[in-house]
Amino acid sequence: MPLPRGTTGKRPVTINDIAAATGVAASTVSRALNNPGRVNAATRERIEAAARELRYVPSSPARALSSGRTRAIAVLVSDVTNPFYFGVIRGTQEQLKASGYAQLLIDTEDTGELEIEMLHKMRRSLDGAILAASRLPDRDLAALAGEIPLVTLNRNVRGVPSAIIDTPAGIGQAAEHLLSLGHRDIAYVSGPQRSWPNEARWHAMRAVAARHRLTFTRVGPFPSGRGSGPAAADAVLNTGATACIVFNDLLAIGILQRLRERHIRVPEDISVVGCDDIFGADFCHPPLTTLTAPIEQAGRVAVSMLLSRLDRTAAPAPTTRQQVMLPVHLTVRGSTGPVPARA
Amino acid sequence: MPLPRGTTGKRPVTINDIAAATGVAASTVSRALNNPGRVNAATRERIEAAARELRYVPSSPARALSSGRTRAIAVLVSDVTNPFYFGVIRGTQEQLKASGYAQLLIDTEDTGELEIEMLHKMRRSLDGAILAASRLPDRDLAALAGEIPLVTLNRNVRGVPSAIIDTPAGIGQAAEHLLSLGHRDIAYVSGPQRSWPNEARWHAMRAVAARHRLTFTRVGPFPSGRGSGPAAADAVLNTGATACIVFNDLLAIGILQRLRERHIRVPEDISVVGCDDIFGADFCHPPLTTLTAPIEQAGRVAVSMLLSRLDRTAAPAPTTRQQVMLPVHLTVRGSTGPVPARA
DNA sequence: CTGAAAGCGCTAACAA
DNA sequence: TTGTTAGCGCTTTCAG
Repeated sequence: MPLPRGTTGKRPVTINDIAAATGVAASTVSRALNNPGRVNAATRERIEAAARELRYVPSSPARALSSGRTRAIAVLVSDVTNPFYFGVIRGTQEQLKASGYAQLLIDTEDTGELEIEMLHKMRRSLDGAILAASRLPDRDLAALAGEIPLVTLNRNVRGVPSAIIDTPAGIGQAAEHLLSLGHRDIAYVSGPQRSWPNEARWHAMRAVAARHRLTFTRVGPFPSGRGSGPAAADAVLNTGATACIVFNDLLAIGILQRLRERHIRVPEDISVVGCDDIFGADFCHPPLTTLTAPIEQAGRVAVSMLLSRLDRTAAPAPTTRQQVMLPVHLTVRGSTGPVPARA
Repeated sequence: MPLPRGTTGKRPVTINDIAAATGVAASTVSRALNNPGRVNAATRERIEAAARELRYVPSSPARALSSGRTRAIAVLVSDVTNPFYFGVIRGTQEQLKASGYAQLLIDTEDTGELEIEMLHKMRRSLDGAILAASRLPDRDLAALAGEIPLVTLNRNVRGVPSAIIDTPAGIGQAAEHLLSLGHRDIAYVSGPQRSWPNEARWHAMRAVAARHRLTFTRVGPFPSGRGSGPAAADAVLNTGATACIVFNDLLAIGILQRLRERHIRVPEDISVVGCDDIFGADFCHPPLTTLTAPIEQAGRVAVSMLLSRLDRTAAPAPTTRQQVMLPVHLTVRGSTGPVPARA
């Protein structure tokens, strides 16, 4: 026999208790509570009353075991301390709670293996997962999507629905902004090599450059994080660029710090543009010009896409879009200014 | 009969499959996988081999149902977007993963009701919970602790184990620092009214004041968040204080921004000290002098305390301490300086 | 509309 | 050391 009950010794209330109390069968209780329509209104009310009275709370493991659905979904982030994910987490959290799902937070620590392993192991106890910034190769990701319903964030893989923040389009705006300030030598500070958004952003930069018959340079890759700031800043200065667009704000803030140390003035000597508009971008020094991304919304959208897939019990309805693009906009603050006069 | 299986149609592997494959009973498989000691080495190896071969993954709902333990613990924070919790979450996440537990993140949105309700509902599907910054009255909290194993963070309630960051002790250091710079009129900027740490911090301030035969003033309460910065800053200025110690960094950063708008120089005109040393405290302008709290460590410690309580199957061993105090230290940055010369 | 009954996958006595 | 046997609490046929 299983464990003796918790410290208080009170055996938890089950549907059987309710059944006994109301004189119906347990199955009727189950129905009354789940498919209120398919039960006599009078008995249903008696059952509901008893449930309230006894402070009944359904056991999710039991439910999960017999129904196969756990009402839990995992949110995988590569680094919980990266402020970008705060927004994501808040968005998913909000939307999941509203739909009665539990959120399992998983930090993959930037390693693809952990990601696969975790998901594989938890596959049974999850209804689905949201991958925010996966480091997985496309084929692994596609394979995983066969095992468990998946939605990716900022990652575009064939066959896997995704919510994408359209930062690449924003890169265009950012570059035009810099060009309008007279900058011609613009560098892109690259984030982690295998990051999908990173490639997309650089690609967008090149497109702008081509359109203007210019050549933008690229430095990096750098791990995303303030710690890479010094190396990145030095690399940018070395190119002679008068402005740079940085993979993300975290790295940009690190760069700002380093430039300060080296007594390079921003924006007088060099302009800096970040991406994402994370917590801190508005109060660093100088406040960062950046691409404001609808991060929370992205989290919410990802959840909606996932849940709609789950609810659609059988119909492979082509109704839901496989990709949702979220627009960004440029927020100009203090880190960008006119190109310095030629030396 | 339950749902037909997932899209792939493959029925998941169970211990029965392993039992069949190896010619032993299911219970033996269970034992081999859980209490490796209590099974013949040879058969155990055959079983393990088969499990690997078949890519067996245990079903946590089933486990939970029969054993009563879910290996999931909830972490409740009052606001996922508050950077203070990033650290906490990272700490708990790390320690939980290491122990094979899943972390359920719950945002209580600062409302005590949601807190109770959530915990009460999930009680069955959790092995325990960590309450970071609970808004619950002591008695509710104590009652809840009877329903489910609890550990609080920064909250001291009789009978409930807790990890406490000793910011109050740090307040002493901060105040001495300001006094040594010549400040005599120091204000405390109060955080949310019903916050336990807030009261503790103000209490510590008063103790210092008494020791020096001074009177410190208090302004507020203000909701913790940068949004309260303007009101708080104005209130401080209104007191004529030359320095202030602020409930937390978030609020302090908001104050810094407002002072800047009003062209009050920091630290020339007024000194500001924060608490916690969150993300951003080092790169805001000016960088914030603050009490550096071991936030991640607090998360880890809270988890250890909880898990050690859970493991101790029956023994009410008085070994584990009911309270762990974590020391903080003062980090002096650019927001504090000598008292301005008298006007 | 309701009851009886079979199981979901696993653990934990109890025997053997 | 291993097998047998009950369930854990719930959902879901299948009869009535």
